[in-house]
Amino acid sequence: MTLRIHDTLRRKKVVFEPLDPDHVRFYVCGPTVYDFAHIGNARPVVVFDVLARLLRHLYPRVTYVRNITDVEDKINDRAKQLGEDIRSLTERTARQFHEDMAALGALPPDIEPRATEHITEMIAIISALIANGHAYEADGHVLFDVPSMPDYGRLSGHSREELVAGARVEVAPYKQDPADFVLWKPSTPDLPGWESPWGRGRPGWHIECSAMSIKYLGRTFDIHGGGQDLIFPHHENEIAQSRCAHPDAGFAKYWMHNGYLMAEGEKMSKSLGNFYTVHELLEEFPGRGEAIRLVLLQTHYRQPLDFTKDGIVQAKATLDRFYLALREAAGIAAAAFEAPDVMAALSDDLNTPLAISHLHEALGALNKAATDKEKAAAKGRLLAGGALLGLVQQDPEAWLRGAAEASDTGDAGIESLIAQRNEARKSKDFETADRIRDDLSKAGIVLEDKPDGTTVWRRA
RNA sequence: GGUCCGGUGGCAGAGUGGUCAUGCGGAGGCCUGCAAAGCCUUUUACGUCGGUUCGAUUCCGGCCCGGACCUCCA
Repeated sequence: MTLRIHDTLRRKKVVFEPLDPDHVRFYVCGPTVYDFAHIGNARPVVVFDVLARLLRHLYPRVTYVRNITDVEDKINDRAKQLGEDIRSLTERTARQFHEDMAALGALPPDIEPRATEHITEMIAIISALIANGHAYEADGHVLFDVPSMPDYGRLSGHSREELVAGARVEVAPYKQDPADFVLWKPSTPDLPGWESPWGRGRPGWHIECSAMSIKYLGRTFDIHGGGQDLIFPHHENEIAQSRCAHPDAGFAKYWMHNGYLMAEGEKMSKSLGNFYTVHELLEEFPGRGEAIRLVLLQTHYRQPLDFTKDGIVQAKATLDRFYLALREAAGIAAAAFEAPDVMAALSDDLNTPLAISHLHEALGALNKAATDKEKAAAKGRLLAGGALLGLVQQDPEAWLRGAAEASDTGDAGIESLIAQRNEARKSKDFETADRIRDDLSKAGIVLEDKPDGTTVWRRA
């Protein structure tokens, strides 16, 4: 099946042709670990998780690298503010990130390198840039010489002149050109630093991704992804550094970027207080990470997405329908199925909303299936399509029962009340039966009487 | 100022030059002791003004509205 992806560099959908059809390599910019991941950090993780799943179906071998940036001035500032050791802050934040992303059903990348473990590689690239005449040392800093690269700005579509003209930030006096950016900067004794040919210092923002992508994927690899906000300056500068250090190589062949996120109809911002972290959403919706994942995949990855809590509630209800049908079919073995419809949707630039509509079609087929054979086929179709999206793979009973909340009586208490109610139903005491059901309903428990006299339940 | 993206039915959200998105919600029905779930039927769209065309929501242009980026926010 032909995979088409939108390439930021060419600004259109193109056919994906791997450099090596036996081994696809891609890199996604990971988090800078100084704070909880917010929902905007989660979008690229979930989107590129789907890409990884798809690529693994299409190609024999895939290497997916996502870094952790654990040296950065925001980390230093946060550590100082908290009075916490830098290492402790980055470790703690990275661990939390892993937990949160796992809750969203994102599989870990194949390699997750850390910036602080690749200082040597960064220094090597910077040295090569100086040797090539693309970087210079000034006032303890090493800067990339932007005018030395004629096609700088291709990815973002900004010319150097535009960037200089639009600059909002004061230009540091040691820069030869206002567009030049820092590769290496000096560190004071209280800040993290490493010995280098230019004295004790620390890396600039962009160099770590160049160093780590090249180390694990080679000087030329297939796909580089990230959020749209990284196009400039981060990815633009990554390209500049990487290609000028290795003029013979191409760096990333395709660039993919996910769209922005809003929250509750407004631009996410800390001042508006609508900056949802994944952690707090999981606290409010315990065990419902998959609903958050569904919200993120219900909108095409390049479209702007307005993230709302109501959206999570809706997505949870949608997943209930899927798991309700799967619970009904629990005794039926799923037939092997390849989900060509979901595959086709995803192969067209990750059209996850269309793919999800095919999941709904499979759900309809499962609900309408009259025979076990039809049920097995529909269930197989649903699960196979869901696997590509990382959806509907949980145990239906576990999902539907959810996590017990403080307000309810717990699973055993619920079972006991249901038994009481069924006794009442048998003796036609519907008043008592309905009272028990109403009480449970108020506690968020929904009952469903089956034709054979049994009753199943779920947490709303 | 420059560059770029988007505006689809009550809501969410795909897609297409001329029969259907899909889901939620609403209405009616079947089923049920009543519900719940499921099934069936049904309801309403393509910002605006022009152009191209036999025909445009889909292509082109203007305008309006919203958003993003222009040196370190995914």
